[in-house]
Amino acid sequence: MVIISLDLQSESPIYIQLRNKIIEGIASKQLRPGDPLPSVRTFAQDLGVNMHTVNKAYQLLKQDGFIQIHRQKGVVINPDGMPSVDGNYLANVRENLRPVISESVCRGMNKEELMKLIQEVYEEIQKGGEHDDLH
Amino acid sequence: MVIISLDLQSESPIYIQLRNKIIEGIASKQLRPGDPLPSVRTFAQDLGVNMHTVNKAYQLLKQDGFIQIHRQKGVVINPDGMPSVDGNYLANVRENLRPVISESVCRGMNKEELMKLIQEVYEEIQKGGEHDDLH
Amino acid sequence: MVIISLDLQSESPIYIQLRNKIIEGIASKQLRPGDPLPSVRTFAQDLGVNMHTVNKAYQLLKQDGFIQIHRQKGVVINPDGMPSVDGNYLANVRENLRPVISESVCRGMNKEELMKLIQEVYEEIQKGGEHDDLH
Amino acid sequence: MVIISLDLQSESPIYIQLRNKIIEGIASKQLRPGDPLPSVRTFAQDLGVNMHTVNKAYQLLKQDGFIQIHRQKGVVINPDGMPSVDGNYLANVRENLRPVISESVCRGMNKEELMKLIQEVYEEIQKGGEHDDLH
DNA sequence: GTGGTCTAGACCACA
DNA sequence: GTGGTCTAGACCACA
Repeated sequence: MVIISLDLQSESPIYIQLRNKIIEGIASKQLRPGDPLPSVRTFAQDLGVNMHTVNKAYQLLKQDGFIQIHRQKGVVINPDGMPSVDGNYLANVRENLRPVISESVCRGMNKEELMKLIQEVYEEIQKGGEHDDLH
Repeated sequence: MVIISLDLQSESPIYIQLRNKIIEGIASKQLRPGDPLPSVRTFAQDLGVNMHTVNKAYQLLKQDGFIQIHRQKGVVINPDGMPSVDGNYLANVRENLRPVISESVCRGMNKEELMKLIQEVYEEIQKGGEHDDLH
Repeated sequence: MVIISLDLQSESPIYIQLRNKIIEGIASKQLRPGDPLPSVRTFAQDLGVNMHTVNKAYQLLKQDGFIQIHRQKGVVINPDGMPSVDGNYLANVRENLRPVISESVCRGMNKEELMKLIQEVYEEIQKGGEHDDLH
Repeated sequence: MVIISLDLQSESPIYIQLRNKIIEGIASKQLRPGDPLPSVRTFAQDLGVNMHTVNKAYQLLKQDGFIQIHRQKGVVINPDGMPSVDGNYLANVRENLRPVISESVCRGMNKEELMKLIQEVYEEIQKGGEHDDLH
């Protein structure tokens, strides 16, 4: 059983939202290496979205090494472990954080407040793991 | 004189990039309240993009209170100060940070490494201010 | 089927007129929450204006919460209900009414005549709802 | 001495704002028939706007019969009384009120609340007259 | 000269 | 097919 809420009006594409939700599930340990994910068809039906959309999210996750897609066994969280933080990824994150942090600075947050915010979100993500498992 | 580099190949729209660059300029104090920005047409020509693209970025910045657009005096960094961190903004930032932090956690970063990264980006932004002013 | 007449010669921009017409349609219950609106391109063709002009009206309506724009389902009158009368809106309306009422006072209308006029327009708007639905 | 505040960032043109402020002054009896107004040049300097802007406002007011412009005596509030409410004006006001009232209805105001709002603005305008005269 | 508006037309991501 | 983005180019109100 999956508890994923998508925002169909969001400016961010549904397949990206879906990808992110699954990654959040892994981060919060609601999804663990080896855990199965629904088939494209089933998941699409559950979420009320197009099959292509789920497929696109899965492809992204596979590309980055978060999941494995087997013809027979279906889709599972990568049992061999998660991808690592390489230079490429770090550069990307920096590029993404830069405008967010800049705007916060403009709006008057100092370094301490910023750190506190990050920490809160960090713990919020971990707390997600106290719920029932996603699958 | 403006030193802003846009990535025309990027997946993120030019007008968003431009908006962000200007906000980074403010965060790094290269742009200060009251400072003038180029007219949409001049800026467009300088950047090699269309007038409407610049205008779209300006409209976003105006909406959020970062700049003022005077029919006469042209465009200036809001001399009355920057917008504040309200609940709405905070909720937004949290929503934006969540997937980034989640992925970092998945990839094995612990809280300390994450904090260090944030701090580095934070200081990188401030260092931008050591260059000559943007205008 | 949509019956909206725009005045291309008017001093008020087409996209503002269009925005207002749609709001009048909602006020008169010709358009109800959940009702679909034409796609930007279809509507533009029907109205004989450019796609961007319709889009600008839609963006305004979306910003204020009157409509939702789904990447998939297209455009609909906000099914979650309309925006409310908040302090911000009230202040705006007052600011808009002030010159209109002032001029009427100058021209010799007393409070009763003014009230009667408002009431007439109010009922005129509601009468619009007796026509067939807009869609 | 004139106490008129213009919003240079407003979307409404300065000359329209100025026109409206003067009409509000008349409605609140801070300005009475026969009262002098500053010369274009003086007024422009006092307000910090272009002469053309003041002139344009004056031309509008003269056109509608709110003021008289004499080459020698200067500018005065029309001593022969104000323009009246003719059919043309009424039609115009209705057209202006329609979108405002429609939006209020959409946002959930009923007729009574609307009437109360109008009445408040009406009285606010009259209260303006308790201040010192504008000239 | 400046921003505001509008058009015609194009390509693309998304679903 | 839908909205999102971008361009080139035009006219106008405003100051």
